Amino acid sequence: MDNQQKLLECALILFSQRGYDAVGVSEIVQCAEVTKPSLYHYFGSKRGLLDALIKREAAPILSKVLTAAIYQRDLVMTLENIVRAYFEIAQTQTIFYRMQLGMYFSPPESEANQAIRPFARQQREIIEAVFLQAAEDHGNLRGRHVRYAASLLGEINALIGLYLNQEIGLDELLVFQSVHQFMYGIFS
Amino acid sequence: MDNQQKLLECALILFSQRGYDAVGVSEIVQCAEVTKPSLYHYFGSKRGLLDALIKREAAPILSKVLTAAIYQRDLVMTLENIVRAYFEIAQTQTIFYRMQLGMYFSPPESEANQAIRPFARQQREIIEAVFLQAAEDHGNLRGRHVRYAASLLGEINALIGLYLNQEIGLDELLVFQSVHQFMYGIFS
DNA sequence: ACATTATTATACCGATCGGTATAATAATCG
DNA sequence: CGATTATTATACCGATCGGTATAATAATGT
Repeated sequence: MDNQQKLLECALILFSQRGYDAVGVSEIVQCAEVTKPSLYHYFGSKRGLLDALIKREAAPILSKVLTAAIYQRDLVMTLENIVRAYFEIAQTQTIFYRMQLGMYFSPPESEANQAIRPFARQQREIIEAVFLQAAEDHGNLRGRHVRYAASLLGEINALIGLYLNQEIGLDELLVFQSVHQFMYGIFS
Repeated sequence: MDNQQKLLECALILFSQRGYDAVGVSEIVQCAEVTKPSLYHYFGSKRGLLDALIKREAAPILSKVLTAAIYQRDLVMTLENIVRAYFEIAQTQTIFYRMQLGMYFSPPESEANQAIRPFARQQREIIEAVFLQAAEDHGNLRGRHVRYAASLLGEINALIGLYLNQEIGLDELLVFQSVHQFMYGIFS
């Protein structure tokens, strides 16, 4: 593994453990067994390192969510695909998911939040698009896509939060249960 | 306003704006127009200041939620009371709610998360107790109180998140809608 | 009025912060 | 080979980090 990847890997672990602000550059280079000038040669700044990390990790996530969120006139199935995709992402990219969650809820003026915001916005837009398309089939959904997208993501992240605290597992039954619970409120 | 309260007020604003780690002690005392020894006289440490702040702000919140979460064999009404209480809290203690939310999703090894965890646990236990009591009336809820409490809080925080980003308002209609949506999934 | 306590001002601590200038080394290419 | 480029090591920058020792002042109780 080359130094560039080692730096990204160490940054990922440290940021997810203690947060972007609390981790110093010296600590990162020490973990990666490189020197500071190397880090600044590759990434330009601490923030540049964070951006590169997000770019690397976010790409496969967006790809998976995008695939899962293809709406084919079956909202239940689509939502199940989305929830399943998120569960898989949380299980395969656990560390990054924890980091991303923390940065999303960081204060809006913090560097961490500013760095993660474009990624979060893309996720939201994907989910919102599903509800917008579904509203063409189900008129009573109209005008609520923002709320529903936020609500679904809130539900997903609440469950993943429990998973991260090792209180539950993320299995197919839970995919069904959570979507089922979500749907009934929408149509009534 | 005495210096102690001024320090707490400044810490609240600064922490909620940029996060606990990113704000320095010097910045806080400068905002409060006091000196560092005063801060350390009152609170002992930066962490002590944070703990005092949480203690001060959390007390009325827990009191309100506790009152709202009194279960009287009507789950819909109780959940509406809880959601309404949270909406009111988010509107009257907006800054603290934002801060608390950020700290809750901070990494588990960060100081901020460790400071907020007891408060978050108390909230969870209050909600879980409601579902535990309700399970005596509705047998099909049994054994799912942890998941339902997390799910409801996830829903509430998703909506408050939208409110904090000025995308929606928190009104009585939304109280009804979100609880209604939540309930249907539970009973089916 | 006096002793005691609570509070604050001045000045400072070592450590760490993010970041860089200089130059030596490794790798690549004609 | 020699020349060029990419990468790294050494050493350092000013600024800020959380925290404190000392002592002067303000408030308080008797």
